[in-house]
Amino acid sequence: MILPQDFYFEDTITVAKSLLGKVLHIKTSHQERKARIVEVEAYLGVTDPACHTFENRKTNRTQSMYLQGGHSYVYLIYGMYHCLNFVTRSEEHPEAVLIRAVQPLDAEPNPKKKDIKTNGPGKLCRHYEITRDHDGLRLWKKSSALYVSDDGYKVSTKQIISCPRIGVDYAGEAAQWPLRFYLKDNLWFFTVSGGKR
DNA sequence: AGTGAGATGGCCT
DNA sequence: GGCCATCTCACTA
Repeated sequence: MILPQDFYFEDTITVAKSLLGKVLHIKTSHQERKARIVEVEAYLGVTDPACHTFENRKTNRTQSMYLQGGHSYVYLIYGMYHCLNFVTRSEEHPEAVLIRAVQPLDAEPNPKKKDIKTNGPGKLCRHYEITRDHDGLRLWKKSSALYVSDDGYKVSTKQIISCPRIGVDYAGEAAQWPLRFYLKDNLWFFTVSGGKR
């Protein structure tokens, strides 16, 4: 079942946790691919120094953050990588969930080998060729190039691990907020090049 | 094993 | 000019 738009209207931490185990559909010109979401981070908008919309900052890049919940937000980082986010809440609350890792559900590589390509926000976008073209899409519409469904996969709260977010040391105290969530024991994000997380 | 640097463009004072 | 919600490769040992 495709997730309805109001799924994304809840508070961002709730949405972030609820997204774990859901299925991301990526349509390319030739095929549709599926992947289970296994790692996310919450970005809490105007009061979160790590968030692009901190203090209501508005730029060309962040326009999609100010759309209603349920839209995609894709931005370029470090000049060469894209990151995929799902916008949450309402236009007045520009918050989002960063998709950090997914488990491919089609033609899978072996997670124990070194060919994992979807265990990082930049890597998964490169693997699925997600770019700025995928910014501002309506994730609750099956006609979109990106949409999200629930295939019945169950996740209990005990399986969800919380810890500080990655790569936001500049954000002072907010760098310690436990806004990163991932599925315990899932093999698909745990090996990252350069070491374990 | 762990560390460090480079790639590269948009956004920010 | 400096920093960044990243990743890879080339060192060290």
